[in-house]
Amino acid sequence: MGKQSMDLMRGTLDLLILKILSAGSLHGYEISKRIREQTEAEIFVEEGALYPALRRMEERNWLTSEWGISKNNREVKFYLLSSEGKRQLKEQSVQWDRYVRAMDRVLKIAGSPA
Amino acid sequence: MGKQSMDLMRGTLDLLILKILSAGSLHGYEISKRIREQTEAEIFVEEGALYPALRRMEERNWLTSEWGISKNNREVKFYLLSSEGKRQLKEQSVQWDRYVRAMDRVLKIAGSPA
DNA sequence: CCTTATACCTAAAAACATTATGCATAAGAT
DNA sequence: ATCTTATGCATAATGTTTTTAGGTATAAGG
Repeated sequence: MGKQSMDLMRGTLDLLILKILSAGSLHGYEISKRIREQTEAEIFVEEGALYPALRRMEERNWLTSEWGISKNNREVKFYLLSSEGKRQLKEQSVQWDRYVRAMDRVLKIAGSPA
Repeated sequence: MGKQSMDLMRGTLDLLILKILSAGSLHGYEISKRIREQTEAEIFVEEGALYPALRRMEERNWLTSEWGISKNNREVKFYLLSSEGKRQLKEQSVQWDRYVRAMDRVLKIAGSPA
């Protein structure tokens, strides 16, 4: 039994969080659930990765946060995209696309004959 | 002036090396040149990442190596894909595809209205 | 002889992820 | 009443990989 979801690739967590938050503010636990759901459990974010990432991004002023009450009636911290966060989302999306295309160029070239 | 090539995404260097070597044995310096060329300089592998990666992969028996003479008449170490390496190439290619598709599912969902 | 490209390597530091914990409460089940 | 599960935040220790920065050496062309 291998694990069903892969290790996070460097840099992709920030992009995922930025994108998820572009639809509206959410709290951490909900962000991680959305990532799991929207990727059909392909990508699962450990809490030990999620919360430090949110702090990092807030420090960099990509996000702002405020405490509030969740739908489940719990005290939670909501994160909101800042304008710098929106800029980052755009930039990192472009970079991700470029990276994928670059990988494709290598992977699509014929390798060793069977 | 930003740098023109991106940071490597975790895990993708191994896949790139495996793929490049699937066309035939090459030495380290040549591998890094091919990655640069085939990605049109989008991905540049630092030597400090390249050589440790080759050693790791050899330790894991994905590659074998032997010293030889390059086209430039230099003593170089040639790396060759092992059968386990071929297996890894297949597996990691599939994983990469799945990861890209998972990212796409998130990134393609409409975000915040302009 | 000087410079450039080629070619290998490693150590220190930074960055990020995993694993393992810990704490706390709402809600539903027994 | 109490147990369990899901929710929700957080950090510390560890591990892996990458960047940065340095070192060594030779072939070839000017």
